[in-house]
Amino acid sequence: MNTIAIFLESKKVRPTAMRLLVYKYMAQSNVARTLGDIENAFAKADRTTLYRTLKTFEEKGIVHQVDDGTGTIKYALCEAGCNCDIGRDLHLHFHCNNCRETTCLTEHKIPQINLPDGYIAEDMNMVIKGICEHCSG
Amino acid sequence: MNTIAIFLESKKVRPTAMRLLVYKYMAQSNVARTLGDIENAFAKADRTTLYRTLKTFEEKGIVHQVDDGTGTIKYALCEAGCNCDIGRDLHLHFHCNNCRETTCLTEHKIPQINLPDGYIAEDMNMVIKGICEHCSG
DNA sequence: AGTAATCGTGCAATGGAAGTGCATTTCTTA
DNA sequence: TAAGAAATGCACTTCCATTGCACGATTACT
Repeated sequence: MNTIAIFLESKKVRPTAMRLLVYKYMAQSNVARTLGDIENAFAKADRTTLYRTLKTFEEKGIVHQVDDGTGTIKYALCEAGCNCDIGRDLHLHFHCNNCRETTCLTEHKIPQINLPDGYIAEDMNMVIKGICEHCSG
Repeated sequence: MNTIAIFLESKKVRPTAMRLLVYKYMAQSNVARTLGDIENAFAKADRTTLYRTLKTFEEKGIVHQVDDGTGTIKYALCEAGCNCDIGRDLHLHFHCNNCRETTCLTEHKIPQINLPDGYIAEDMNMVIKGICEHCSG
């Protein structure tokens, strides 16, 4: 039993072959991935399985959704100290207008905002678009 | 010729009947609207026409898109001092988890962020989700 | 005024992605 | 090993954005 399997079990997710592969793929990507990306990476697997795998991972705090404004949902692994499982990890996301990849800037938290009276914040999302470090070089 | 028509012309948009109606509808809404909303408001008009009307308005800096994370694009009128036409009006958007409406908080600008080396910001989007002033009352 | 060219509108159809229902296979556990 | 639960695969459906094409309206030009 490898490290990933142990990790998945610690998150109460049964480490099936498919799930191990998906997790490994996500870990190798340093950018957020769409369902389509993953589908292409595993041509043999069914889209629904991958879809539900991601849903499961999301519920168990293994990945979080990234909405970068492109219209398609992306997923990225949660980091060690990430609070996604309680729906409150407010780090930034960066979307590159050149390579179209989206990266988590985990060390950059969303700044505090003072809302007008009567508004109660429960969650927030912030995406910066521009040129990433690879494309600006 | 009414005020709206004059305004549209100043933006180099021909003030057709349809466009006047759409503009009026948007002006009466104090929240961002989806294409579907507008379609329902004008049952007689074709979806495509409304779609292209909004695209035109957007190009000419009359409305801006709002991506509030619900998955469907919304539109809101640009304000007088809004810099949407140059793609750089960085105000906040607030999405109410109760009434599901999205509001522009035009007076609240997105705070400055210091990105890591190599990253160049060109645009950004920030959405706060929670309870709006009407629903929290 | 008349004609060409441009713009706006409506209809039909496409396409991408999310999501669901159900049957089948695989795994766990008693 | 048998029963039940979980995971997987297949076939659909739905929703929304978007496009191609044809027709009608408006403008520009002579």
